[in-house]
Amino acid sequence: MSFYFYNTETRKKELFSSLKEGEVRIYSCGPTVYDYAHIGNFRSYIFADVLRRALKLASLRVFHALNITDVDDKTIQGTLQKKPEATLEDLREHTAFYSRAFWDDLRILNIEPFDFYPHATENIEVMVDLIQKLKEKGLAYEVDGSLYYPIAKFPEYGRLSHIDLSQVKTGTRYRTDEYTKDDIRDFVLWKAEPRDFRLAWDTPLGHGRPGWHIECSAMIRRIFQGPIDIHTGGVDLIFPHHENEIAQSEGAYGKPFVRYWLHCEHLLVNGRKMSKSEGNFYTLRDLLQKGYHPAAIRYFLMATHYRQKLNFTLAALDQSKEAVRRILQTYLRSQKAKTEEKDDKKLALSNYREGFLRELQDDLNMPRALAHVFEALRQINALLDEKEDVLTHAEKQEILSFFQYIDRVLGLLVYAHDFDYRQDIPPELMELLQKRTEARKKKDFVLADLLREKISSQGYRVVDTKEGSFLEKV
RNA sequence: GGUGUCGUAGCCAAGUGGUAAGGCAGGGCUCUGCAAAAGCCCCAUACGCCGGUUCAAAUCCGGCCGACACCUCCA
Repeated sequence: MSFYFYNTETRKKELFSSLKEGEVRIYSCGPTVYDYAHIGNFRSYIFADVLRRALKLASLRVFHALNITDVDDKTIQGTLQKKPEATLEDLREHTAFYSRAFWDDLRILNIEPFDFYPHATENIEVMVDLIQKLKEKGLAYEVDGSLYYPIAKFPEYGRLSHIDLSQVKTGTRYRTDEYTKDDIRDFVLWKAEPRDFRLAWDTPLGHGRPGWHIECSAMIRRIFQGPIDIHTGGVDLIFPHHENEIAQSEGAYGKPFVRYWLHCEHLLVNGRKMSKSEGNFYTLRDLLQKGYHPAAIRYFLMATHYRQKLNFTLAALDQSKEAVRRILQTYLRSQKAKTEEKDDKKLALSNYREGFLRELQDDLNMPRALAHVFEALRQINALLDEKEDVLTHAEKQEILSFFQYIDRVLGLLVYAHDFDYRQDIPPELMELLQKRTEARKKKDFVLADLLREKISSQGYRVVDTKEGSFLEKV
C-alpha cells in the first residue's frame, strides 16, 4: 500500500515516492508572527500535522520543518509602533511574544512538534549566500541598492500556478510608474534600507533585509541540503510565493526543488475566506473563551478533506463536539470495561484499522477514514451492550489498541479526560445526590425529583446506572 | 479579463461510470419509578438546472444558473 497525493503542479493525484526510501522530507509554510494566528491558519497546520502523522502511521520516517517568519513589513511595523527607535532586539522581543502564543496554540490543538523550526532572522547569512548565487547566475539585478529576480530569465516561471504570464493583468491593479523594477512582476530578493534604519542587517549585499520568498528557499536548502519530497501551504501561497521559491531554488542550484506540492484550501466564514484583512476571523483564544473545546476545534479542522473549502460556523463546532464526544465516550467506556477470565474474542477490528490507513493513503481522505472509525464504534458499543461491559482480555486489548492506532493520526485521546465528566463534583452536590438515593430507596419520588432539580439547577445532571447514580457536569 | 474550485438529505460532509459512506439534528426502541444519560435501529428513487454520450451518469461531454478562490500581503 502506498500513498497518493494530489500534486498542485501536475493537477493530478500521483503515486507518492520519496527521494530516500522510507524517509520523507517535508517543509510547511508557517506563520508570520506579527499577531495571533487565526483558526484558518491552523487549518493549514492541522493539515500538515495529519500529513506527517499519516506518513508515520505507515512506518515512514518523517523530517518536517515549519518556518517562522519573524521579519517582514508587518512585524517591523508592529515593532516600530511600540517603539519608534526600535532595534533588532526589539523586533526579536515583539515576535517572540507571538511565537510563544503560537507554540501554545499548537500544543492546545495537539499538533505534534515539528523537527525543525527555522526562523528567518536566524538565517540571514544563508539567504545572503543564496542571493549571491543568484547574482552570479545573472538571476538578480539591482535597483537603488535593492535586488530583484528577473522572472523573464526563468522560462518555467508559472508552471506551479499555471499562470500564463502574458495574461496577467497589468496597469489596472498596479500603478506601473511607481515601480522601479524592470518588469512589475519581478519580485524582491533583498530590500535595501537607509543607513539609519535599525531593523536591518549589514551584509555583503548592503544594509537591508531579505524579501519574503527567499527565506523558504534558503532555509530548505540549509536544513535538507537539497530537494525535498513535500512542500505544503495554503492555496493562497501557490502564487506568487511558491512560484517564486521554485524560481529561486531551481535558478540557483539548477536542480528540481520539490517533488510534491500539497496545498490546503481555505477556511471560510459566511462563504468568504477567513482573513485578517477582512476582519472576519476567530483566533483559538476567541473560541476557547466562548467555551469551545480544543478537541472540537481540532476535529472540525481535520474532518473535512483538506482540498475542500470549509465553512466555519459555531454550529459546525457544536456538531464536531458531539462527534468527538461519541468517539471518546466509547473509548472511556471500553477502558472502564471489566474483564472476565475467558480467551475468546467476539470482534475483529482489523478491517476498520486497515480501512482507516487506506483512506488516509488516498490523498488524506479523512472523511472516509472517519467513517471507518464510526463504523468500528458501532461494533464496539454493540459488543459492550451485549456483554454488559464485561469483556475478555483479548477483546479489551483489541479495542484499546484500535483506539491507540487511529489516535496516532486523530490525536484526540489526550482530551478524553475532559469528556469524562464524572469527576471533581462539589461535596455539597454529592450530599444532595446521596439524599436523593435514599429518597428513591424509600420510594419518595417527589423528594427525589425535587433533589434532582436542585442538582440540575447547579449545572450538573444525574445519571442513574446499574452501578448507582453519578453526577456529570453539563 | 485570465486561471481554477465548488453546488449531494434540515445542517456538516464522502463518493467521480455500475445503481447514494460517515457525523450532527430528528424519529422509534432498550434501559429507567419517571426522566436523563448511554447504546441500538430508522432516516436522500436522489446528487444546482437543461441537453447529450452509454446497457448503465451524482460520476463523462456541452450549455446555463449560482457561489467562492487566486492573479496584491495573506495558511
